[in-house]
Amino acid sequence: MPQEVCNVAFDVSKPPRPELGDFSTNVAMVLAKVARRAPQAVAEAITRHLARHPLVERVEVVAPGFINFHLSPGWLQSAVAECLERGEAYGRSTLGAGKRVQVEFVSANPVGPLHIGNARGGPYGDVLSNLLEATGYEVTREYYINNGPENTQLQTFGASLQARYLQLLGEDVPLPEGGYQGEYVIELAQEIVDREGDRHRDVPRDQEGARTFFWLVADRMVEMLRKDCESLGIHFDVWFSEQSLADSGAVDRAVALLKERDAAYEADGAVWLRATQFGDEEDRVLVRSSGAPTYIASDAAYAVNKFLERGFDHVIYVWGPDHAGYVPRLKAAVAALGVEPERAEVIIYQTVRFLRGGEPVRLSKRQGSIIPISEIIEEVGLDATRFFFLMRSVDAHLDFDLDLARRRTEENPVYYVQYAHARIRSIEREVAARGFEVTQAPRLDLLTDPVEREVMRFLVEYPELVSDAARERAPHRLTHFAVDLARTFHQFYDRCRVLAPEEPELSAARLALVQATGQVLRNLLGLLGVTAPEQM
RNA sequence: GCGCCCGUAGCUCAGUUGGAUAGAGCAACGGACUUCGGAUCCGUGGGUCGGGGGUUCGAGUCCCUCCGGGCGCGCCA
Repeated sequence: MPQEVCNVAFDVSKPPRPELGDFSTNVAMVLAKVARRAPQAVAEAITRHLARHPLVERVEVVAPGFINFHLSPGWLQSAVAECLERGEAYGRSTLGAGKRVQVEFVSANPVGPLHIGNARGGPYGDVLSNLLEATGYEVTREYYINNGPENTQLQTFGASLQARYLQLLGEDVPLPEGGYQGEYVIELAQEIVDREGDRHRDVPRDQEGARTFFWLVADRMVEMLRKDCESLGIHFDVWFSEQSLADSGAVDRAVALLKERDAAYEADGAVWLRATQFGDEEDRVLVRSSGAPTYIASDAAYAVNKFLERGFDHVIYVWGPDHAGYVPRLKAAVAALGVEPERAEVIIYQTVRFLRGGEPVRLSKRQGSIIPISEIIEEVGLDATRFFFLMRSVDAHLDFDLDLARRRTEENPVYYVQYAHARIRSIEREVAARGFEVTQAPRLDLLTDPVEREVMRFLVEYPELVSDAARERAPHRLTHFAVDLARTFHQFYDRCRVLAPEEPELSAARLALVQATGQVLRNLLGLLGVTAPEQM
């Protein structure tokens, strides 16, 4: 929580150890420089002038100059009450003030199923969207279908499909150089044979022909990707076709607009974007001398669509690491259109490394050694798959150990968290079974055990976690918080008997704490798109 | 060669934007229920935060430099 006083930045944070209080500030140490006095003396002076607040039990100055606040138990107790009162809404906020944000993610080329190499952006983009919605933004989840006329991967894929098709018709045709070897290409070719027989036998085996073949299965490819995304628990609001930008003339209009703004010029028979004027290293070709637009021209047209036509306040692109070098170009294109470049935010996630038998598996779609995400989901379950993808910061590489993932019995953090929730449900069932009396207004002041206090701390912090994770674009903070909360709850369960007939008031108070914890776990798992099981 | 990301316990990773004694999970070893779920809990060992220099009250965090790994650098996407 950074603050500012006398032009000096200081912050308020949680001390590393409970005995140091509930909140701490370094303001005295920061001000010491300006005041030219010892930090400790400044801290003492500030402390003397602090107004008393009913929730602050006591204030301490600790070397080298921290001011630590110990809050009264009432503060923590109110969080339990608030959590129970707000239920599913606990943790949600209106910070986003209804601003419209578009999150474009996955957007894998429509040339095959979603696989472990390009799937990481899925859970990430989805949970980021959840976080933005939870903090009051209006979010559109969008998939950009890279089916544009110049996509060379489509050419290769189409040519591979054509070759498989002809092979099925009995012709001795080799796969093209670097062609797609995956089984699914043969299956797709078979579908064409089944549906339309040999009527495409004489399609010329050139670029045009490859494209023709791609379009025979284009809808099928999108359907395949949509199904894979749905099986990952991801639903897109919009599936946007790159080809539609070319068909509608939007690409030409975008190039014209850039020229009009003097952000593009002609040279060597091509049209260039003045990218260097907007922070890129060199100018970029928008339209080749052949007259064919490049990918950046489509992206400019798409940006016009996003910012100028649909009017999103903010747009987030979630890209794989191979696109890192493309960021300045996109930002330049956006700026060249007259849109504030900070409204276009690009998040690059790092690679996923596959381990089998402790050895990295090389992933190459072309060699057909892809591992479809559907296979992983089938083997380790949707919950574990999503949780696993979300445990690491997007900046960090992610290791996916196949052998570990295949073993259903293997300990997985997601089970640890889910078990905490199942345990809570079990306690609640026990309450019903025993006819335990539930008090309307539990005496929360009876929750004085340090571990009870710890659990309450988590409940208090949860709303701030959500807003922090949203602001930092850091879904992994949710998984870490979930594990930490689960651990603290298990400790509480171990040390504090919830249902103690001889102490009905304490039992009622602990039950309230249990219920509030269950609520936070459900809200947390809900944001992650992971189920909160009633029992396991 | 240039750009981006990474380097923290045996392994995989956090580290709240510069704070207090650097934390988890797995792995290893040793313990704990007559009652709410043992998929749990408690304890032990394990670190020159890749190396060096700098900035300051204070650096895993910021700057410089070197080393090591990943990715990218086309009128491809």
